Amino acid sequence: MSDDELPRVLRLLWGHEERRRGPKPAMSIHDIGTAAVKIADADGLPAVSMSRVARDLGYTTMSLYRYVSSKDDLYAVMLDEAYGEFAVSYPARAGWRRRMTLWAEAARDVLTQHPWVLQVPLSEPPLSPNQVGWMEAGLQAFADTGLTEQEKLSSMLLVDVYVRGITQLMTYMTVANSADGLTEQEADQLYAKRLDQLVDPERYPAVSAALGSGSLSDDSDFAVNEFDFGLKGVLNGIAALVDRRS
Amino acid sequence: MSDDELPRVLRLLWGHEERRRGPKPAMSIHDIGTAAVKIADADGLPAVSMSRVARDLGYTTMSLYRYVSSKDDLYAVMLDEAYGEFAVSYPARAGWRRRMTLWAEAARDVLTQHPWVLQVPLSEPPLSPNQVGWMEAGLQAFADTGLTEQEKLSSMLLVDVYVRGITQLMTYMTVANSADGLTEQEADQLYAKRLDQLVDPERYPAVSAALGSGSLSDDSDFAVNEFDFGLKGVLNGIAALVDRRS
DNA sequence: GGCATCTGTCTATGATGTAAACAGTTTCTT
DNA sequence: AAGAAACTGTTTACATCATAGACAGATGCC
Repeated sequence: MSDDELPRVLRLLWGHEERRRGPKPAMSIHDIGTAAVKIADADGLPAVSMSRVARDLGYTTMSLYRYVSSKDDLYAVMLDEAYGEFAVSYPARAGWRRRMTLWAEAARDVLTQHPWVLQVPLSEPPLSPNQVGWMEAGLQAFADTGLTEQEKLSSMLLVDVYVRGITQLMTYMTVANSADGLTEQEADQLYAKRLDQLVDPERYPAVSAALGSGSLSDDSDFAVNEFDFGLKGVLNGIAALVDRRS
Repeated sequence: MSDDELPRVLRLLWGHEERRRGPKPAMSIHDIGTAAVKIADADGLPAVSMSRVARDLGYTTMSLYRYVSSKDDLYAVMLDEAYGEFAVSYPARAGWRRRMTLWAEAARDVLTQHPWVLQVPLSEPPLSPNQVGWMEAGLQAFADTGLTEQEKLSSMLLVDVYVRGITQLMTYMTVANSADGLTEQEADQLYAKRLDQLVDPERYPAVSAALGSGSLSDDSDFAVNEFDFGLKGVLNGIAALVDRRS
């Protein structure tokens, strides 16, 4: 298990860095991740630039490149930081369904608190410690199901996909457009109004009906039940597989 | 239904542009969309820049801004172009389940053919003609279900979320990393190898087990059945709701 | 003590998205 | 018919970005 070929970031993230010669590093990837996450939380992902992160830390732009070899690396660090350690412990007698629900809700909470996570352009599979930790927890949820490893993996990814998608949808409907100085309500209403301007009821009867019902301009209680509703469906799909295997 | 307050792009996309004074436009948003999509298909989304699109069309960078007021607008045009008109017609006697399956498969096909769609940073809700057309088709699938408009919308979005997520997962596992001159197989193996380097079997038993089973380095037949598997689960979730309403 | 190796910094480069001013073209008004 | 008004694509300009390369100083090993 030599670290030789591993990218620098990974060695730093996993704490595999050995004694080195030169001056002691003044910051850590952890510092960098914290600073970057803070910026993204406050001003959105586009506000995260190498120079901004460095400035907030009190160093020059290029200093970051001693820890991170590219902006993609920075993104990876940010994700690791945003997810943090998977801190939920499954109740002793909980079945896979309950465990997976807890996992999904924890993931949802992360995404709700850091909506920019869904905008991070992914270019590599997750290899950071916390990401692997979440993966471990997700797979453990299926420990006693009799599923094959491949099936456990697929099932976990399915739930992950669902959580990401539904959260994206929800934050997208509430947070996204409020950057232009619009409240979410105003943004919703503007959307509905424009749809109304554009959509011919004869050609788009179903959209018109939805529009007329106010479903589009009123998102009350949408977010609340939507998550559980869909998750139940997804878990049912997995349950079919589990039953077949046992 | 005046177009007064509508952004230019929308008027152009919907063909609501009236007679104007100056010289006749030399290109159309359609041309721009086609060019941009071609670039994204060939070289990926990051390759799509204002200058590149303009150059490919034979004009200067700034000329695009006569049609599109920002890069976000360009993205909207690209999405409209990529989705195209929803061309599937539901069989006469098909139930909502069959209709929604057709819709989902059509959406999957679009995403498979234009993987970059999932990387487009969304900043506004969909208002382009083709997007609305897909929305209409999706809502129509639930026409005779007795669901409320809100529920139809939620159900459609749920399926959409699923399709986007699962497709992202699949293309992400096969296409993404092949940019660095790695085949997908090589990328998978590199990933598995690095995980193996980093993951302590005692601390990450489930990940280790998955790794040991080869599930991570061998993605054969993953894509094939995965889509239907998950979609069935999602539709079952919706079916529960439909049954309750009828 | 000297050398290799690391640190953060400085300077430089090419690419990007977009604002502003411009000259030419078409249509509308008179 | 003539001029004004509105639009076209172009040119020039700028701030910001990610990142490459060279540098002087710091630290640990021989």
